Amino acid sequence: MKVASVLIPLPVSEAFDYEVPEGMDVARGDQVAVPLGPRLIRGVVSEARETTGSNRRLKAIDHVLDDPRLPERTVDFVEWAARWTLSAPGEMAAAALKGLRAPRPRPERRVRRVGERLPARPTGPRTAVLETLGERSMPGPDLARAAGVSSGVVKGLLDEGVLETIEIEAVAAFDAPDPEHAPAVLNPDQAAAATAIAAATGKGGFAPFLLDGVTGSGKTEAYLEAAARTLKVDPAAQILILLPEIALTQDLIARITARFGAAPAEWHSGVAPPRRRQVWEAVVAGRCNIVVGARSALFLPFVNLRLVVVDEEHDGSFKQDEGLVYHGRDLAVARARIEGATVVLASATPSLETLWNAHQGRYGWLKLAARHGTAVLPEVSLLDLRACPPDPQTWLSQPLREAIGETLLRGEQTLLFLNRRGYAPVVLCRACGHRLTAPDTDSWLVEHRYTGRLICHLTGFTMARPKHCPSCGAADSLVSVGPGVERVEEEVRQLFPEARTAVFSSDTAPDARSARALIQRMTDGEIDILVATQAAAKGHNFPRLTLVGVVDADLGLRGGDLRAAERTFQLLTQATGRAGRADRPGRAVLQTWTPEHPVLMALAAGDRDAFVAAELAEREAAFLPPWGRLAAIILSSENAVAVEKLARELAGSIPNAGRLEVYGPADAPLALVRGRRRKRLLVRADRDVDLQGFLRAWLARVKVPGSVRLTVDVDPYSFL
DNA sequence: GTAACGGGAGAC
DNA sequence: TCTCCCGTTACA
Repeated sequence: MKVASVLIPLPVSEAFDYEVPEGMDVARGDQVAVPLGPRLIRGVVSEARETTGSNRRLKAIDHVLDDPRLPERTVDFVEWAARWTLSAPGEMAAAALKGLRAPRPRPERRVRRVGERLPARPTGPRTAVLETLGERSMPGPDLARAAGVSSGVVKGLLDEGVLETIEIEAVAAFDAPDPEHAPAVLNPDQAAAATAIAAATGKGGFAPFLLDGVTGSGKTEAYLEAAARTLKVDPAAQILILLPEIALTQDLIARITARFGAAPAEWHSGVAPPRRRQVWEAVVAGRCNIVVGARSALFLPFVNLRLVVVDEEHDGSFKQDEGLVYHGRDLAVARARIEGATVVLASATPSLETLWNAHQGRYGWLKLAARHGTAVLPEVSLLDLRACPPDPQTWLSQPLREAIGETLLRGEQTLLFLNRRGYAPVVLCRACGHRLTAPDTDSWLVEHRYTGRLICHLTGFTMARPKHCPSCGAADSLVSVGPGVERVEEEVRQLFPEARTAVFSSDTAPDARSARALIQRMTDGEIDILVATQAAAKGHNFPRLTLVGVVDADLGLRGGDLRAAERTFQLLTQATGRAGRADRPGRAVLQTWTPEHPVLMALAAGDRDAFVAAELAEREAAFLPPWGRLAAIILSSENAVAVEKLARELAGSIPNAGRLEVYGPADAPLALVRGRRRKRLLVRADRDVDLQGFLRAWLARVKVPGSVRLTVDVDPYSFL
């Protein structure tokens, strides 16, 4: 008897076996309809084999679906990713079938002539329509417009049978990119990087690279040139470029279109489902060479993937925290390994893990120096707030105020950086000390003055600012504590009433278009002082910007987060990198209460190597990544008792394993979200421990009740 | 995911 | 004792 293992889109830990009926031919990757309980569902064959002994009565595959077979290595990747992240293989497979959910785009309806037939009464408008149309076919409304008549004329001809409607299947055209279309002129560093990458894609086999260069050093041109050379050697090569955010795709698509004379395919959640289906089908048919997308594009069914680029590889947005929990950068490296492809991790501020891999020689290290004549790194100074504290209820110290004033006088721009949206991060009652939080949540309500509301940044809950304390009922007792960007702007307006100020955060620029508009105003010099969150920390060039003030450089250093120091360094490097991009020298002023912190000292010295060395030493002392590995188990439920019970059960049934510790259970940093109680256990293991194997053995020892959701996060990124 | 299952509470 | 509801469990 022939048996097939089928991955089904359910949270079950293994494939289900089905009998392959006589005369049916299935292979790994085939999409099949299989009975599950009383219904039929879509599955992917992971294995087909001949068996003799039947120890279990199996249902039979109903039929093989018409949709294309998933490429062998796509299935390899799906299975590997499921094992790595400890998620259900069938759910990973479902991620690779995302493009098939939508119907194909509707066929286009056009009209054309029926043979040589003429209208019974050839009026002027009717003749005009027939002459305009000729032998072609075109959409009816277009025809009426082109002929200068109303749509009624076309309809009349259709009714009479002189014209007929035909449907044309919309076959998405993915024009072949032309590597010679518009090559960029590269500097020696870029050329060397492109050559190294192209040599690897030409040779074949897994080859990882770190493309390391400050903003403005031309990383994009370098990897696009490598892509061009790859396509020159193999015109069927497929290239995947991953970006952390959808907002960045349009710019890159425009650049690729200009470079290759053909637009790449676009893949992310903002792309309409019918279009996604076209892209999916084109990718699996090998009709599409370049895909630009978000992390979910990793699951596309490539047939000849030669090059994967992860741009802004340090960006935390590559980590997916809900549903399937994975890090896009790590899976990109894995996909490249499985496909035998080259992977390029590009960043101006690479993650510590990636830098470490480059240091260890595991990744090729391609360094791009700043391009001639552009970026001049700003002079960075630490401003010790202990020596010059700001006045109460203000946030800018005297030296920073003076620096802003001088910059204004010179007609230059200032960027004040504070990674906190809204007006005040906390609202509390002076009478009873109560802190306002969102219902069923531990996170504080953030006051927003522009909208006049209190907002929970976690759940999106909003409410008007109450007159009375919701806890003790005291009137007018609520006070706003701490600064957000709106409050800093208020202070700036009071200090410099003549200056033109603006706030740049996800509130004032909620979408790509408004963000672009704000950036344009800044570029055009219509803004003197921009108060911004990290929304403005990347990828812009403001030629008149010469002062960057970091309002609270300590913000990222607190909180016991593993990557806090690293993130602060990256953020500050990017934010201070904004100053003095053109011919004017810039400077950056960092307000801090702890100027002796190694991260800030390294930043002030502009010394990334010093920072990396210091941070790696601290991590090594604690056996933390990249020296060790981490995994988090997060339990959540509306039933606090059930969470507590399972957490204790887990803590009591830790398998004996080598060099490894389990911390917790502790309240997850946000212990209460949307009414769900959250507990977390954290595993730290040495690099040589089989972390996934340990987790599997551990989780097999407990029974998770249906009321509790258990999420495993291998290599957790954020600790929230 | 969805349908069948089964335990508990109220109805007859 | 029956039935309805809802949470739980199995699905190959």
